[in-house]
Amino acid sequence: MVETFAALAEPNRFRIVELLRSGPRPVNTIGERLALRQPQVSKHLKVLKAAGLVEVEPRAQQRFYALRPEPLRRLDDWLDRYRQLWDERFDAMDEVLEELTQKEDEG
Amino acid sequence: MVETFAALAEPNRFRIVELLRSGPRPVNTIGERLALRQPQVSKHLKVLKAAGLVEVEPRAQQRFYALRPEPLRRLDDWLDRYRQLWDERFDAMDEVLEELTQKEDEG
DNA sequence: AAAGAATATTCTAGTCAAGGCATATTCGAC
DNA sequence: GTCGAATATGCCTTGACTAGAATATTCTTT
Repeated sequence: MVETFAALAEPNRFRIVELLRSGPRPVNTIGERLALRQPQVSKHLKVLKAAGLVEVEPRAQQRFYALRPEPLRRLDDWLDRYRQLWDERFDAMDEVLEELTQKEDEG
Repeated sequence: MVETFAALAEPNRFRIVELLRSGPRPVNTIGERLALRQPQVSKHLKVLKAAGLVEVEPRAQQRFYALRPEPLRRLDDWLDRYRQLWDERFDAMDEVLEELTQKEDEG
């Protein structure tokens, strides 16, 4: 989870992921499209691959990189545990606050 | 978006967010619970606050930090644009890739 | 085998962020 | 106003990350 966040926290890596949303691409077109030098693209892709966000498919001398859904799905699952924070009553928090101030206990 | 990822990419910050899911807490209890020194907790909370992930409510000398839903909701919206990758059978992508590589191998 | 295209790796330098520690600040109790 | 509790800030050191440039590797073609 944290590794996914770390991978997406880098601006250029984020742009690469966004670009790949439209489909797999070889390294050079990514670099052209995002105005990044080839070595940087390869490095970023390496990180994205280590995080499972991307997979490679060799084709001739080119390597097509494609998005992998798994980490994003896991992110979605993680968010699920937080959805109550805005989906439903948010005011229950105030009660908890009251409670905490009285009993300084920690569980 | 990237700022949200950056905030959550730090392990201890992630743990703080997870802890705050159960409700607002003062700084010291966070430190105790996560075995972090007080200055680090304050620094991490500062980053989380700058990212909008957290808000403060002073109470006596204590400061209760609570989760803010907005960034998580925006994350959810962002994920929405990727859900087709796994919601529908977008695995067609894999097929296409397979096909392309096979065609190349055999041709 | 040689050449060329596409990509990966290495090395270096500069930057940024995190932890540790000391200290400053804020606020309530007396 | 002073003291003490809770929290924030500053400084320093260290480790990690990134870009740049050069070079190595891989695969294809001839």
